[in-house]
Amino acid sequence: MAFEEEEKIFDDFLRTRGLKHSEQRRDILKTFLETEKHLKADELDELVKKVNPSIGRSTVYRTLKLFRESGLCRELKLDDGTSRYEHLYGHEHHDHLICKSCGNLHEVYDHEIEKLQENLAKKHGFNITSHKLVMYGICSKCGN
Amino acid sequence: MAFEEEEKIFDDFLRTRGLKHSEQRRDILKTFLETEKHLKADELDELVKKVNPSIGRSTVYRTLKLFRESGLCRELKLDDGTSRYEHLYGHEHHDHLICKSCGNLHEVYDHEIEKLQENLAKKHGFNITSHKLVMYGICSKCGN
DNA sequence: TTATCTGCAAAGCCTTTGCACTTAG
DNA sequence: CTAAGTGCAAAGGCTTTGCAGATAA
Repeated sequence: MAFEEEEKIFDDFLRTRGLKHSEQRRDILKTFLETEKHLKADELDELVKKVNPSIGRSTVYRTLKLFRESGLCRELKLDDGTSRYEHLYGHEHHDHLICKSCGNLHEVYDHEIEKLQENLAKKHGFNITSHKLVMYGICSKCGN
Repeated sequence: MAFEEEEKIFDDFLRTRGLKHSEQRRDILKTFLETEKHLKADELDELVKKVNPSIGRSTVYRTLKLFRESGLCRELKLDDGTSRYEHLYGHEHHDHLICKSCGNLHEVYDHEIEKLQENLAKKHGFNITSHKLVMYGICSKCGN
């Protein structure tokens, strides 16, 4: 329940940009940080409304955009066309493994793969800045 | 300019499903096959209209869906929220390298990475069925 | 005070759908 | 003949935006 670092990041971000603090932004940030899940915008909106029903959906969208810009989260676009937001601070880089049957989403990491990607990109004259690897499959619970 | 195989695939697909041939479907398929590029739906629509201006956008969307179902193409969702369609038949599996500066899209492949993905998934009890790897960076023309 | 925020409703974007008509088989 | 296809306009789903009033600094 201690999110000092994240709060400080957002705080600094707002100050640096000359933006303001507000009850809405505080509520949305708190709700977002407390939910260690890959949320969709409207799921976050729903949770936020439980805390403060008067907050509008546009404010959630606008605030989510600030979170992205501040580096607190990033947007993950899935193949079904929906976007989810995942926490970034204190989370090592990882890729995703998604069960096509139950929809479960796992975070995975393989250092070898990362390195090979670097090399592959270099071979093509690219300076890689980021990447996205999503693997779809059937998890052990659902499968076989 | 010879797309017999692709045309046969689509032909068989339609017949198997009890669907019909039509001038529109022929025109759209021909236009799609002749354009070896990752097109967006509305770009294809535009090209198709040059051949046959009376074809409606909904028909393009509906036909693109058939192409996907027949295995002729697949949808590629990029981070900017747009979808592009890429040819599948006669194209080996590959991943993508996209230049953040000029938007150029390269198809790349690395067998090692593929294998490691398999292993990584297995380690987590997943049976991988597909994956999507997109790397973003700066290409040699734009970079440094 | 005044630039930024906010909620609402409206507008945007891309894609899908309902409908009445047309057409392939 | 009749199931399937088509174009159009309308509707969807998600996200952004314009605006007038509210508020942080």
